[in-house]
Amino acid sequence: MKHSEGLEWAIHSCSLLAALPPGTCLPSKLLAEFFDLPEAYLAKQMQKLSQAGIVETRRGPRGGYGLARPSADITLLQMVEAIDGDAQHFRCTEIRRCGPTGVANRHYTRPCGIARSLWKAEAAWREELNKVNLADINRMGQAETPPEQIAKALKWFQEKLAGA
Amino acid sequence: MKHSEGLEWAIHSCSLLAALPPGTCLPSKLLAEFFDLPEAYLAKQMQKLSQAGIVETRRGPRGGYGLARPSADITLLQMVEAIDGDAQHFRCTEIRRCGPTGVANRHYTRPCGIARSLWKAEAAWREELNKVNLADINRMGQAETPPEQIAKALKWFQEKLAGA
DNA sequence: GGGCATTTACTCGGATATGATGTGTCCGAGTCACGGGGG
DNA sequence: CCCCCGTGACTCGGACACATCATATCCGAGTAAATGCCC
Repeated sequence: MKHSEGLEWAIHSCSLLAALPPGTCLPSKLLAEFFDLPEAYLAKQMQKLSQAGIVETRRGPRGGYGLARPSADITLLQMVEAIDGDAQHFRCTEIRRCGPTGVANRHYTRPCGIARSLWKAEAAWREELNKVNLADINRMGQAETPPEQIAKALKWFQEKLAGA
Repeated sequence: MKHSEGLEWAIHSCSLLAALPPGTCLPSKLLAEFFDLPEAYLAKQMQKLSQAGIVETRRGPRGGYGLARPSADITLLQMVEAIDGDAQHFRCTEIRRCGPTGVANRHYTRPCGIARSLWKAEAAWREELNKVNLADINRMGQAETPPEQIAKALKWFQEKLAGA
């Protein structure tokens, strides 16, 4: 019961794309270098985001990944589900119906209380994630990032994108 | 990002113990037969519950597992954490500090907004699980279980416990 | 008949295999930019 | 000088190994009951 390692990378990458001018494309090579991450595996995460329709891809020179929608239209839940899957965390196998005391299926009308309780908690979790969008995350990031780093990052991207 | 298979078994087992007279001890063999589950692996789940202090064990003949506390004092969250662990689902590795644009650690005061948002959702999930206790689950179970099964189960346990 | 030591059967607990899933990597398909040649 | 075509380099995407953790199982340690023996 834990999130995959790449989730953090994917969200930070999206946040970075949201912070740059709209329409900016960043290749996985630059993203990986910026965060000091393994390029190939980060690309796999971006691929998942692409399949989920969160980012768009451009191949060839000057290509890369860019947000497919305005950052306000991308929720945290969508990113989490893109990386970790959108399946229910709890899978009820209805063991109450099994064993020597089980009775015919038609006698069970609704999911058992255990499943309902766990699913309710999951719903609360999803709801909380759905309240936050990428624009919010970007705002928080801008506010809490040290000014020194913002200046450094801006300069770094200018050099990298111009020099290419 | 999913719960382990044994979580369902563990909770159902606890619910069953809560439904029987207080102080009842059930060995893993009976539990496994009742739910039609592999005995050895179910025992492993019960072991986790025991280590978490949710159930008590008695070895030897007439031994087994029994609730360590009144069912109203055992929350769903405690059972889930006993089986799946109580670690945070999201582990922030602070990649924002890495890479060529990172600055000295002292400039970062609080966790980044991404981690805070994910942790907040986790907190909502835990809170929801903490609202439900084993007595609630037992009540729901009593209400939704077909009367035929309740009668069958009662008879089954009487025979098994008496015949032993 | 009562009490005690011994045996016996039963139970949990941790150490031990196996399989699935997440982690990490690589190379080919596709695409755009650039450069050279022709009009 | 402008346009077009061929070339080349760059990028993503899925196929391919590896590691880790969940799944599944087994046998030994420990315990309480039952038994048989002695008083």
